[in-house]
Amino acid sequence: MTDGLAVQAFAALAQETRLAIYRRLVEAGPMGLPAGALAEALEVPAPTLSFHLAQLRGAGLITQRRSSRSLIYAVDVGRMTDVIAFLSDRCCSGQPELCLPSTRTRTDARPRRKAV
Amino acid sequence: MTDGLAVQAFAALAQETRLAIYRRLVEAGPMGLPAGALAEALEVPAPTLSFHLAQLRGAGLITQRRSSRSLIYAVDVGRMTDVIAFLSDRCCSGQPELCLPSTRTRTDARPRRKAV
DNA sequence: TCTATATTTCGATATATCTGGAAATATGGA
DNA sequence: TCCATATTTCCAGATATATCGAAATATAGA
Repeated sequence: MTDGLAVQAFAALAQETRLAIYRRLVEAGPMGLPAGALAEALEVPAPTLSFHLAQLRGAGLITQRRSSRSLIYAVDVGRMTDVIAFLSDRCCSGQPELCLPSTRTRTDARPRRKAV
Repeated sequence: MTDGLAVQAFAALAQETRLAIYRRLVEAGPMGLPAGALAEALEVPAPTLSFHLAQLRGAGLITQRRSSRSLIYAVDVGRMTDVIAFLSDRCCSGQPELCLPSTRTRTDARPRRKAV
């Protein structure tokens, strides 16, 4: 993943409505959701939704497929993996274990709970 | 980390110059770098740099401290951890192990290299 | 082919972000 | 106190992004 692609992915996620769209698609899982269902669920006018879907798609974060009259959108988990890897590799002071919260080293690294 | 904070962090990283600034600070490590050194290294005019530093700081991604006449900036690794956790927890179809590239399950999940 | 549905593209407007020169502020030394 | 250095804030113009009504496109059924 190049810097340019990373910037595009961050830009796509840097907007409340788009983040909501993305998360709704995460909930929906691999089957995805048609544009209409998203528009209704998030109460966004169709042209506005279409604009944001195009942004997310341009960033490679979601995929589009047609099923009869509906266009169905779903998350591309692989791209999100790339984004997380980019942040971990390049943005954690060369110590990715400091930034990756769910590795097996986490409990070792974390200080014990303070006695109250 | 709320959605709002996440959006702010993504917006901060969604710009070439700012991403370059952030990465330079990652290289510099916990000691950080004075604004002047960043301006020279990245060939950015002082007011422009100052603007971008303010954005990164507003997003909580970097810290500022004064040392004599210089203002020294350094990454806040904790905030980056939060951002990565946000993506992993909320944006990976409820299967964070799919998106966290550096867990011990990675080699198990990845297909073997193709023979050439 | 005609009509209805699902969604996008067009286009105009509003809002936000980016840029960098000039001026202001903070610090330290002579 | 005066001057030099480091950096920010102010400001105005340029560029990019967001919004959504109206019109266009794609699909399917009668």
